[in-house]
Amino acid sequence: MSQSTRDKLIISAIKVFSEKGFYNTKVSDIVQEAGVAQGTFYIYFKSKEEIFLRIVQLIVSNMVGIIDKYSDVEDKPSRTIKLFARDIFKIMYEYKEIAYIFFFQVICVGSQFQDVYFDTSDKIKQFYLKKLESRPDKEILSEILIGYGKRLVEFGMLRENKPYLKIVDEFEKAVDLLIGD
Amino acid sequence: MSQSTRDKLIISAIKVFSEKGFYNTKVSDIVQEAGVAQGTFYIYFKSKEEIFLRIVQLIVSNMVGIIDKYSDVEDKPSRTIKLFARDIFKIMYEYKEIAYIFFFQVICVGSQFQDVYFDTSDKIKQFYLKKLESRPDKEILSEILIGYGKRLVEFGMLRENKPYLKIVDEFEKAVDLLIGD
Amino acid sequence: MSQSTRDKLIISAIKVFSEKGFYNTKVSDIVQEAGVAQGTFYIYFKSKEEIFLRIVQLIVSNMVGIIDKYSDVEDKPSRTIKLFARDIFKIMYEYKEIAYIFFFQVICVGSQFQDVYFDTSDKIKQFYLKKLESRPDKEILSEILIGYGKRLVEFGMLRENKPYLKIVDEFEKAVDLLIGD
Amino acid sequence: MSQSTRDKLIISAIKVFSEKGFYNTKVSDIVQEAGVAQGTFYIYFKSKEEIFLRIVQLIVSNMVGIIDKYSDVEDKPSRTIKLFARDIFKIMYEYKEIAYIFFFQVICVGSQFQDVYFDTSDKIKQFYLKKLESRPDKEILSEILIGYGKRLVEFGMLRENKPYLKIVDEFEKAVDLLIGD
DNA sequence: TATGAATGAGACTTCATTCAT
DNA sequence: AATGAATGAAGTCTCATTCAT
Repeated sequence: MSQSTRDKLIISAIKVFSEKGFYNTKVSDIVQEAGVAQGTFYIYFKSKEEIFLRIVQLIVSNMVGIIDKYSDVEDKPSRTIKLFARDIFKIMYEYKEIAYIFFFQVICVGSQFQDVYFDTSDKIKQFYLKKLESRPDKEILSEILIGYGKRLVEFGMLRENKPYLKIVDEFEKAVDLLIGD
Repeated sequence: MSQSTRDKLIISAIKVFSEKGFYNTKVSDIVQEAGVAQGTFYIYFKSKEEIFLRIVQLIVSNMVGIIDKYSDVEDKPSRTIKLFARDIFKIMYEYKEIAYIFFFQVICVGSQFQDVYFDTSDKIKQFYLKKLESRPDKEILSEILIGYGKRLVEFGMLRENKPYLKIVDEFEKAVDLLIGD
Repeated sequence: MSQSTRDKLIISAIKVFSEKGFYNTKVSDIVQEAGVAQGTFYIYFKSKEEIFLRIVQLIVSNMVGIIDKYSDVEDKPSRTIKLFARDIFKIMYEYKEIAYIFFFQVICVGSQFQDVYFDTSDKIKQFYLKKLESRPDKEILSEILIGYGKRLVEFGMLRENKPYLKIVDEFEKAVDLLIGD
Repeated sequence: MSQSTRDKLIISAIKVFSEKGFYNTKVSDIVQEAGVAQGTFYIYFKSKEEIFLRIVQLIVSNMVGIIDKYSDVEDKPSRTIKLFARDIFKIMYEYKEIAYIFFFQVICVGSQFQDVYFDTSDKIKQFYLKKLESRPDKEILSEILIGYGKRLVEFGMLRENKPYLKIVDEFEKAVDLLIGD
């Protein structure tokens, strides 16, 4: 079955947004990439903001799915956190372009998007806190893990193009260093 | 002596950029805030990009100054790093609006600005590496410190408005946790 | 079938350019005359320069067409030159506004346009030289014919609004005076 | 005695106008070339148009002077016309930049300037008519001489940079060819 | 659904001119 | 007379969005 027009637009938008950023992307770039007419865009999306939001929601819902998946796992915190991180990084690699958009574009495109960004980081923090709930230093550990995880994605993965396994390995080393259970 | 027109423009631009972001700021917003005519802007700056660059350079040169200040200090790494971080955080608080621009706008405004951003983070990393040079785990420690420091600024300071001392305290706790010398 | 928007713009631009000159014509004058929106102009032309160039090319290609038409005619030089000039003057009258633009605007709008102007006058000169090739004084005769032809258009036709037949008659008198074969 | 500021401005304006044309010349170009401040310009000239007019008048008054000089000379027409043309061409060479402005700029800068241009060409025509007054073909001869003279300046002198003597020689050949007395 | 020409508000930028010093 | 910073009107061009087909 062939791709729906809507999907073509989403895929094209991801490509162009990740290449040029939100503000330097024209609707005409997106439709050109998708091979449809200018007006067709507005059958599926109300505005440029809307398609951007849909794209952001794609990766956010994936991340939330992973959080949910590991939320109720009963295991050693370090092990769960490692598995969780593996999944998160995997998604990031799979949708690298969307990850780029999420990390490098979302915060500048209006405050409604900043909220999505910080809400998501908050969910991850709650996840870490829960996993580390027995530890007195859970607060700082969570913060460090988030900061480091974000650094690995933004810098290691998106900037320096390090391979997946390297990123995972580095994160796990940090978990061992910090949590050692 | 009264403020020069150029300074008025810089100060106004900082205010408006930090409130609305680069792309939602019009040159007309800046000149209105500064109380000068539209054309006056172009006497001092070639374009909106240029004034943005000048502003970014302001905070970058401050950060580089701090890096240089502590580069050749001979002391326990943890102590130097703490002092260094205090200064960095102080600057961030002092120029909170510019910090906002640096952390939340720079990466979205064209790749030349991304380069400035990553170059700066690189200089900080080199600083940490040098201070921790005797430790086998210096690489990961540096990365964690950078990630966490950035998290403290972006989230604690800029998003949640935590006070200076709290930020400093949290960072120092992390230093103790990670470096304990 | 109704006139295309592009044609409407070209026709309006010819009118406005010939009335106000290139530099005193605003794109907004052209679109107003054409009855379309400002943005529509830029769908068809990259800039004011471009539409000007297209207009200039219109008359230049007509002139070149006439040159080609008589280039290989084998007849008495004076007769061929007279027929050639009739055609040229006819075109000028038919597109008097474009002729105005060609003679009174082209040389002031940047050197690329000056080149078009002089290239065309050069083609005419080559034509005359070829027709007069058997004569020892062909060089000066060609120059005089060009100078006089131009004078007839610029002054007789465009400035003093002399009728077509008068212009033709005067040119033919000059041909008789100079070439008499 | 050093050049007055007004003269410096005129000289600079001639240079810049002849290089860039009227519309592409900024007042700031003129004052920069003259080494004076922007505001100084308006002490001496009401506007950019005014300085342009003054420059045009410089060459026009020179031409009128030459016309007057030979107006009442009683001699063979061909001889007087040749001497007259020599002087005209000499002035053109002496003030080549102004000649450039007169021939290539004046007609596009508003109709008041076109009038100056055509008035001058009219004066020359009246001169020729008077000199040739005894001839039945004086009308056409005058027109041809004007057309050819203009062609020599515009094309030979300004475009192809032919030397003065060549121009003079070519014009005199045409006089001999046409007037032979 | 799909098209793509048309729209027009609104941004950027230029530059002739003014004016306080 | 000279300065040069400041002005602001005016022009060019862009692009998200609409709409008749």
